[in-house]
Amino acid sequence: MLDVVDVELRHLRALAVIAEEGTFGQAAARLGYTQSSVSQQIAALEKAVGGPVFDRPGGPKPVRITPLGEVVLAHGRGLLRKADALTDAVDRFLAGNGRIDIGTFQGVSTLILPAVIRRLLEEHPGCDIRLSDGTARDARIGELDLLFHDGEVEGDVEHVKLFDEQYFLITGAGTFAAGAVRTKLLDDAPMIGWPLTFHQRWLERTLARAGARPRFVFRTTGHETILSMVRAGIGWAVLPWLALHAHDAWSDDQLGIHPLKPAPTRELSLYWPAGRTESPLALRTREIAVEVARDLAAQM
Amino acid sequence: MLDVVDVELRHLRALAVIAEEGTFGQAAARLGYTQSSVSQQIAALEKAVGGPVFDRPGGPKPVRITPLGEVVLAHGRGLLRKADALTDAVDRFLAGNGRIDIGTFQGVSTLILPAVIRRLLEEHPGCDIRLSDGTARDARIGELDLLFHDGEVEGDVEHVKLFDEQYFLITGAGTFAAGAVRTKLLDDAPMIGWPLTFHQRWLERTLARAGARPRFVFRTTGHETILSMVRAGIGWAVLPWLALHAHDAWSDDQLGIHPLKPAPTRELSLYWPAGRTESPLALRTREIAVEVARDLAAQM
DNA sequence: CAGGTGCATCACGAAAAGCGATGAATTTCG
DNA sequence: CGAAATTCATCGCTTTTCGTGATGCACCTG
Repeated sequence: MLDVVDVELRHLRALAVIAEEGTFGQAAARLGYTQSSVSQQIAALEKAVGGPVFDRPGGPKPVRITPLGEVVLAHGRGLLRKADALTDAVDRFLAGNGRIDIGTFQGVSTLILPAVIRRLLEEHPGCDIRLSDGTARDARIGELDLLFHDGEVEGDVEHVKLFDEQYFLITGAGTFAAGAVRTKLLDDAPMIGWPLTFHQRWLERTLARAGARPRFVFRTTGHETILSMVRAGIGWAVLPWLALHAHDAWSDDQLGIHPLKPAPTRELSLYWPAGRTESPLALRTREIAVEVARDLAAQM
Repeated sequence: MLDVVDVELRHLRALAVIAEEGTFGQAAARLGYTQSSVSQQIAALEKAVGGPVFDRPGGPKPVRITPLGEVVLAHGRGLLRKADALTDAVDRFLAGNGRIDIGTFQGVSTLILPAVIRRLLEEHPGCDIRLSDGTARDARIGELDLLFHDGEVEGDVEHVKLFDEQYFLITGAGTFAAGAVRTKLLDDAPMIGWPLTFHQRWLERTLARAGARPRFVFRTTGHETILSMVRAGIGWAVLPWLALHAHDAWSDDQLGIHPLKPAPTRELSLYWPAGRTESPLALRTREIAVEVARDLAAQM
């Protein structure tokens, strides 16, 4: 007899305003309706809840809420608050302050992602950014909004290429003359690298394909640590341009930096699920990522 | 642009059901609408929130909620829960499990009110009974639903007479021969009574009007205590029939119980505000009070 | 007892909801 | 690769609802 959707938000708002104003007419003025419309709204509400919500004394006396009306009003205010919260949340979402799930892949984007997130938080301080570093073997887009990756991505996705990441040989200063170094020379060379992450595996596979199977004398995480080891003469390293850029390695006269021939190069792309409606925040994040990548690529 | 009442509960319910069922058609079947109607409801919702809430892949694939849809759905479920709570509350209220404010007046109804409340709680274990013992000088109905009182009540009220409360003289056994005692004989007699509550004041005024100004040698609260004092021979007492009934004083051979001539009699009535819609619980409580009073009066 | 106030009701036009049928897009299957 | 199937969107159409303005009715006030 009493259905949930028979009582409408419009009715509850009328109820609340009348309770404040005291008369149907004043409430109608505040709501932008006519008195007769408000009267009918309350009639509809009373039909929906099964009893009168106001006593109408008649004459210039204000109406008075009934016990039933108080029950409805108490809950109705809660409903109206929640409805306001909904519109607020939608407004914030449409303004770009929503939630976004960004995936990366075992350090694929350790250097570009922080820059993207910094800019994102500057623009949208209220947004809810969730990063997940996929440790799974296969790259899946799943529930992600965006995925930084360099390999192929399963599923129905679209992507944009961010830049080509070129790797350089880092040695102690003076080990080689300035200029490119043949990759083959790295074969059996003492080298410092990362533990066998997805990233590192790819690098070693690529080197091997060019005929270089270095001896990894030390594995550690952190580009800065690796650079220190090179400075200490423990071995050489092969690092991407972004790592050198981030640590200002070019101006370090203890280090020698050489392009490799052939140069290990990796294409970093940004993937997102195809055919899904994207959130404004996801769209904006993509723009930012492309901009950041363009800026970085311009300096290479 | 985005108004609170543009999003309707009906739309949110459709959203929630579609999110569960996966297709518009199944949701429509569950909701008792046609597919086309559900489609239009979602279209209206999308117009209200300013963006699509579902991706329609086309073909036999289920629809998929968008990020915006998730925002709306998360809040929408809350709204629907609150709407359910509202209808629950209304149902309970109409079934008689609401709140009721009952007023009494300085012990006027210490004997009938507990019986009424016991029966009320038996019928409606979930109801919220609030008693207020008015210590104010004047009896006002105020925000009360019901008021037990014997005097006049200010304001626009209706009332029903519950019973005539007759007072009896209680003495030690054998003090008087069985039968009525002339009230005048109480003049200057040693007597035990209540402190000067509204109740007691009325009693002493009534006795005085009949020519009896007893010496109150002890004042204490509690009818049982007063009866004990009478048994101990400290003095006499004048108590209403209900007090004697409650403490089974008629079968106490240490006591002598005598009607008074003229008999102090008081009319106890139940008042409620006129012209206000009453809650089902208030109506029922009135019925119960009348029944309880009738049962008691039958035994007098 | 007239005047004023305030809600209810009526009639009407506009808007919206719901329905059935049809169309368009996509997947699936042969 | 084309036919069948599935699913949502759209189009008239009818019914219902909403909002308005005018009017009526009840009640209070002077």
